[in-house]
Amino acid sequence: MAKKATNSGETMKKIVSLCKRRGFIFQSSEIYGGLKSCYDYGPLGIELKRNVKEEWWKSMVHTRDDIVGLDCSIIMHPRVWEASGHLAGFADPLVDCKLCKERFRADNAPRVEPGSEIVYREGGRADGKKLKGIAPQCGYVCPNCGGGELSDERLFNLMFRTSLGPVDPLQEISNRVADLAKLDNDERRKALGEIIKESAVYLRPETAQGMFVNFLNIQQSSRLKPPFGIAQIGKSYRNEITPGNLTFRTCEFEQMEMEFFVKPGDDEEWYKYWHKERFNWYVNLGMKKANLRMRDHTQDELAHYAKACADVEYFYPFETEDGEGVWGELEGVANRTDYDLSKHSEYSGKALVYFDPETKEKYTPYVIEPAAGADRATLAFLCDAYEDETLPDGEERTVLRFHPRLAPIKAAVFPLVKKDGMPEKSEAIYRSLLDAGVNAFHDVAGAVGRRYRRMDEAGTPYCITVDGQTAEDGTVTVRERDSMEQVRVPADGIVQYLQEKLRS
RNA sequence: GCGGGUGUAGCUCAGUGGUAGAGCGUCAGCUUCCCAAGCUGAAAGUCGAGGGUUCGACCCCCUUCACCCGCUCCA
Repeated sequence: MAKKATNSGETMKKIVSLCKRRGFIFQSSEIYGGLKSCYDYGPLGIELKRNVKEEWWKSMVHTRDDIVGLDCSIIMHPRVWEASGHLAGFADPLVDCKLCKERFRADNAPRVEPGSEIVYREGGRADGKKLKGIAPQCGYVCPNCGGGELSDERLFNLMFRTSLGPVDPLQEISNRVADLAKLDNDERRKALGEIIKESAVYLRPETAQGMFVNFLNIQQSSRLKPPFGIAQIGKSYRNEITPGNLTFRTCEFEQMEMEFFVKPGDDEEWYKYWHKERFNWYVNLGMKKANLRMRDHTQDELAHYAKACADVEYFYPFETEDGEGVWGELEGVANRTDYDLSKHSEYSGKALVYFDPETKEKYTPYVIEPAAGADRATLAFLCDAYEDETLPDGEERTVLRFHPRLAPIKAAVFPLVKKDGMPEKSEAIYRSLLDAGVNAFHDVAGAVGRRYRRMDEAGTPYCITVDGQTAEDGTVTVRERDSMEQVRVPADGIVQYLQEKLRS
């Protein structure tokens, strides 16, 4: 990797501090001490995120004739999650090793005969002394150190559960608490499960299932035939075991997913297509190629439904032990085969198939899915844009070099000084930009240098300044963020000038 | 959830068992014809939260919350 003058953690701390200072990202409910894994986007953050989503939608839906949009409900029929496998797969019993503190999945642990002799490593170290012990009753040992001193199995429901309907299931539990008390543990758990299940619904852990269950609705109403896609942007929810790194892993997050339905046999070609397409999307929005890579999943990494999967990864400046930063996922491109449509056909009894009238063939389409994280992309664009720059004169400035289309504020307008009618003129230019739909900012306070630097920290690509010459020949200066150079442009052509810049 | 670290002004950080500090930033005024300039003034803090010890706690003890690192999971 490229050598870094400062270590990654320091950079990340500066970014977090700038996010707070300038209004990109705040911790949720901060005045109450914050809430784990929850963040709010401030005035600049929401503009950036909206632009990211807008660019995605443009590239996926508005510039193509083979993909249409969808916005489906976050709460869906619970059978959806039975069919998708989330209801079972999201409830893995986890166990902690009391010796080496390893946490592991009970169903993946090495099996042993209860009561038999086992050998384990002292303290969980590979070079630890070999010790002998007795296998525990649960029938498995710690996969790390081989020890048998384990915590109870604990169930982690990784989907957020709530109840649909006005009556709280706690009422029913409360009514039956005397009966429940008479049951043994397993029976009680089962009985409680039944009560909860009556009204249980889940916040979706991915938007994808909405596209699958609406496959027929959309295919028929839009008169599309494979290959075609359905795109959706929306919130999803997962009880992540370890959230962290600002908005990188949160329990509430926004996805930008597209399910592309193709004829079986064409799937590998389309997989390659989207592979390339999605990588280039980030590059075209100015992300540095050196900080991006495609990583194919190894065979054992693949989800049960996927035939192939590759991640678009970004080199985030998160704090790490070596201070270098770390590759983290931005987006996954997966070949989900016909798994999802088949499952929903099976569970719903509705045939989710496509009949090709020309060839008289009926088939269940394969699905290629580029699934991106809107918050992750936003964070990556933010990290990628961040720079502490030392200028030729030795001064330092902090600048966010956003692609102009992603920049929260497109242009700032200043009077050079607060007199001679300059503020009135700059105000007029500012209004004309707003009228033209260009998100602009007007600032008259303090010295102009300070205003330029403030806009550098906000990532504003252009600053327009009204000066003494404006009154003489009607021109203003346009100062470019990255080069800090200025050109003179006629004030009445400024809207068009910027619009052209923003289109490129 | 477990182990390690952290928490004082918007940001970065000092601080002492005896009534809370600095720099930067912010705001107002003056000045200023191009890159965080200068002068004057101002606002701003539940010292993460709750309890305990103490005559007295930001400081000592306990609990808790949040963040960062490691283990595990994922977009």
